[in-house]
Amino acid sequence: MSKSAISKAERIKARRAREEVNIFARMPAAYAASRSQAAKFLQRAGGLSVVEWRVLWDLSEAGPLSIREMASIQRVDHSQLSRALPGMRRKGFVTMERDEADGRQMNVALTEAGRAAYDKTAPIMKKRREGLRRAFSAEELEQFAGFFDRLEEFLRQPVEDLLAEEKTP
Amino acid sequence: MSKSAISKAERIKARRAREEVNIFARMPAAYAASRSQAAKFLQRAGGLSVVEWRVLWDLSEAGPLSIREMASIQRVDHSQLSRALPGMRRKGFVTMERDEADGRQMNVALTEAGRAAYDKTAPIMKKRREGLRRAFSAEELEQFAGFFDRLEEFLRQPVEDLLAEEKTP
DNA sequence: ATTTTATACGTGACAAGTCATATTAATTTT
DNA sequence: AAAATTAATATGACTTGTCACGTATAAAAT
Repeated sequence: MSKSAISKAERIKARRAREEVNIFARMPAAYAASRSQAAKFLQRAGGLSVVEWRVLWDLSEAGPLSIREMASIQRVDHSQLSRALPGMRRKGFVTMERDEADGRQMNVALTEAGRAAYDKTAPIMKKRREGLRRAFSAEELEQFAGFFDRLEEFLRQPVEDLLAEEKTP
Repeated sequence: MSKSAISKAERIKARRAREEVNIFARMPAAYAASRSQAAKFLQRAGGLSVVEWRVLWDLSEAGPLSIREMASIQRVDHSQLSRALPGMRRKGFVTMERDEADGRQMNVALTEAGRAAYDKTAPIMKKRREGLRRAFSAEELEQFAGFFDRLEEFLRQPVEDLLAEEKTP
């Protein structure tokens, strides 16, 4: 009954196959799945949000930090932290104080409750990373990270430059 | 004047270095950069949103599709398309009709205006993919995609299973 | 034939990310 | 010292993504 020589199912399959090797198309899905898995682990571990977990982890590993410093470590926009931190202070996880030497900066530090939340969550999240290391060898993870480095470098190139470049000969 | 043996700058550097090889931590940043670059290309090309572009591309390559089929190709939740499509219909890019054979499905098809928007945007987005192919060889892209396959497989594992597994011996 | 179950879509509520802009404080120029 | 620039944070507006749940239709089981 199909009007076209190629069936709809085949067209979909072909389209899906092409998208499979399109890195740009793969990233949103992989990222979404990762975030979703992280949320599930965090739910198990006590109910922190992803942003909260990252903050506690950074503060716990690197000591008191300013918002900018955390944003740089996490490679996210500072606004995300600006928004999340007041809630974390309300929950008693962190203290925020204006820096004495530089009145623009906020010093964000872990409280005892914050440390406790970290200690409760960390072993579960460690299991997650261990799981990943069963799925990928150390060399592969390094290679994967290297791909991300190069991808980010490409993504940072100004759009004009990319549009101007000649087609590869 | 520092109270600790290790300076704050060094602590931050160490923390950053650890996060650099943490795939989970790299993904949000890489994805955000990719989305941002895509948005810039699309801005140049006429102002489509990322979701709109993906819809036009799919319809143009695979013909009329249901919402579910598009969601499957794009690996996104159907709700995203459910929400975006009425706007695209309003703009005249697509038509949406309930399927005659199966009253649950919507048939989404490209209009002439939709085809025109696609034709205008596609060459610019092609340049983007060409740029990526200058940054990565075909083999590398394949390997990169393969890593995504395995990562997604890992991310799909039930959380219970991962928490139950023994530490690698 | 009826009842149960599965599927497709729509929608509300939310998380996580962006960018642009305002505000205040620090630093550099003049 | 005053003016201009730069930097850190806060906040509004927006996009992309989720999940959960309701509704209607279709398919399967009894």
